[in-house]
Amino acid sequence: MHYWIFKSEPDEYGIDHLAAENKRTARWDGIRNYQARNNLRDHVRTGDRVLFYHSSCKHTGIAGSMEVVTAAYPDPAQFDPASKYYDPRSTPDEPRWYCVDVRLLEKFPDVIPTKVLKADPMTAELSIFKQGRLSIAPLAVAQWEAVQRLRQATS
DNA sequence: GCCAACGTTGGC
DNA sequence: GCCAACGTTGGC
Repeated sequence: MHYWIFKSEPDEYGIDHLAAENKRTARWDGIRNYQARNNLRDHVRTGDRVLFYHSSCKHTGIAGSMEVVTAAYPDPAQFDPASKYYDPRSTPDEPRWYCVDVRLLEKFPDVIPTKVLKADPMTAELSIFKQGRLSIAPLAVAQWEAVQRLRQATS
């Protein structure tokens, strides 16, 4: 099993949106960054655990955890001209962008703030802090465990 | 809303 | 294939 951190802007799609979905499951789509795409397509597997990070909002930080419930498959939005994620250069034969389905495991009692994450030596090394645009990033087991500790500390 | 960082594009 | 310009992201 692998661990990941996925970023989303909660004004667009936050943990409460996922919590409200049927079976608390939804498609994680709209990934339009090549490195994130490579992670998703080549390395994210069913059963992997994921932290849900809220970015670009008032209270940035880790809002909860999720489980990956499908293998990567072509993101349908890339073929839909009405979608903001439409990519005219992508074809069904050679899809450029991928997505997975995720299920909410737990919404944390409180979002673990970015400030707290950066203050902890383990989570300060999170790749999202070093590489701003990486919306799908790997997580070390020790980082996952550190977040579980911080989750206790802030609740 | 500002600004720094960085990924992507496009001309050469 | 380089690199400058541009656009977007994201924390503050």
